[in-house]
Amino acid sequence: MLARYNHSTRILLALDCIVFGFDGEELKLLLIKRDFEPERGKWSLMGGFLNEDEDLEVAANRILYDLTGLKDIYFEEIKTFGEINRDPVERTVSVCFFALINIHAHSQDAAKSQNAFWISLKNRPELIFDHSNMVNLALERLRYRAALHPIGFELLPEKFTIPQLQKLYEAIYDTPLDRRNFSRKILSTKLLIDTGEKNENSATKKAILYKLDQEKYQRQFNAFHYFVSDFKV
Amino acid sequence: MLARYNHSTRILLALDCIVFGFDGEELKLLLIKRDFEPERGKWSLMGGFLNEDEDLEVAANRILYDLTGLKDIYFEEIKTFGEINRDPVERTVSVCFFALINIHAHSQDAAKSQNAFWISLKNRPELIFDHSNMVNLALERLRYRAALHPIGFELLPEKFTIPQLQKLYEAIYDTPLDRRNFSRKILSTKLLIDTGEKNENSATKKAILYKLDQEKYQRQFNAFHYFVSDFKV
DNA sequence: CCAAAAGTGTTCGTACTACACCCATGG
DNA sequence: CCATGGGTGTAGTACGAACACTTTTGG
Repeated sequence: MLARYNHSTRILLALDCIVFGFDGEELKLLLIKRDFEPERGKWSLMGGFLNEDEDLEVAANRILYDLTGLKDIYFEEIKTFGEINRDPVERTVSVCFFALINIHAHSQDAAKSQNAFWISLKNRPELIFDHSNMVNLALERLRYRAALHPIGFELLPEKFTIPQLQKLYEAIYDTPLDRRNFSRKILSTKLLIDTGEKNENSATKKAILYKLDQEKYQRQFNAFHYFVSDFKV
Repeated sequence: MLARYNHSTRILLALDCIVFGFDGEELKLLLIKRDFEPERGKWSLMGGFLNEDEDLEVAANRILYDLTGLKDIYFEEIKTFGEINRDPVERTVSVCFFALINIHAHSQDAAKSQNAFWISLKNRPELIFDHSNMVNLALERLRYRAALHPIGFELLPEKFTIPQLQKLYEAIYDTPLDRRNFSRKILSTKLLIDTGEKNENSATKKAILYKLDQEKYQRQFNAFHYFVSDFKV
């Protein structure tokens, strides 16, 4: 490629990623405590720059891998942030996306090497640049998508119980849900397979451990499911 | 801003726009017959490059204004396309969005100056680069969004009838809908105001002309409406 | 007065809501 | 044996789907 367009403006392109996790009680964000400039010591999202010889999607996977040690993470692009002064160092356009991971599966070492910590979404600190806006938008989008599509499972371990799933949805929407109706709604999707095992950690009645019917999950993913019907966007 | 990031790769950033219109019968795309290189003589989307001193959103509005002569057009970002070789001339990352306009309100002069034509969505030609992929994704997103939110109105004139709206939805989803149920569903949203006028163009019974309740439209926009319930994404 | 399009009604079934009851477990 | 949490059942309701009838209009 020797030819070039006759347009002078070439811009630094960044990617920023909101990583959601769920610890069984509340939603968490994987945030970076910056030990580098600019804004050393403050909190930020995990990000990086797009390389010359790199697909955008490959770059997103690279950044997620560096942060979590995981491959094949579920993620969705949210929006590209392109205000002139959003980055005080230099004009930077940032492609922003959110990722959902099983909080127990990620590599502690990878996170530690990035100086990353799980922070409660509700008590999150102010973030640098426009990163707080990105998180707000990501949460909005997560709520939107999780109301219609079975993406919540991405935040849980391979085997999980319906009460665990319900706690996740209650955390996402910050609202209590009816046990019986929730259970019926989830089971009616036929996306769950009874593993025959029970959750041995419980102190009372042990709940059934289910796993996702992966094939049906892939096939039905884009069908509307209405998991949270009284949810107003 | 004298400092710069220590990262060498700065990339040409483009914007590409899928403009949808509705002529009362079918969905149309506003496409460019290229009289410039590369790919002179072939069809493409309307696009442009992001300028140094320009917000991304401002650039999108600029491109839409150049093409249609309209301001305050409804548009949504779809995805940012960043494959290495998507543009044969030079590595270019493109922020892609779709816009909805009233096909009769746009400026013929503006379109003509861009060598733009309304092309039937169904019979659209092959487009350059990855523009056909962009159109496919835009249609998918339009269907997704229009099933849940009242964006369809953006394609109609200020005053319109319910049968017109139905034809629009039938065009979007390429499927017939029941008159009676559709009418009830639309009216139940309370988003329409009876103007008291009738559609004088009709050869038979004249339909009531409605207009959008703009205030309620803004307020309820993000609430789910389920306009097309049997729609599978 | 007739064909075509527009407005309104009715019935049926499904699915959601708001409830109550029973079972399993560990202390 | 009891407190806690998990699984299942049921009645009422609301909404969507599938249907028919009446009204308006121009030719």
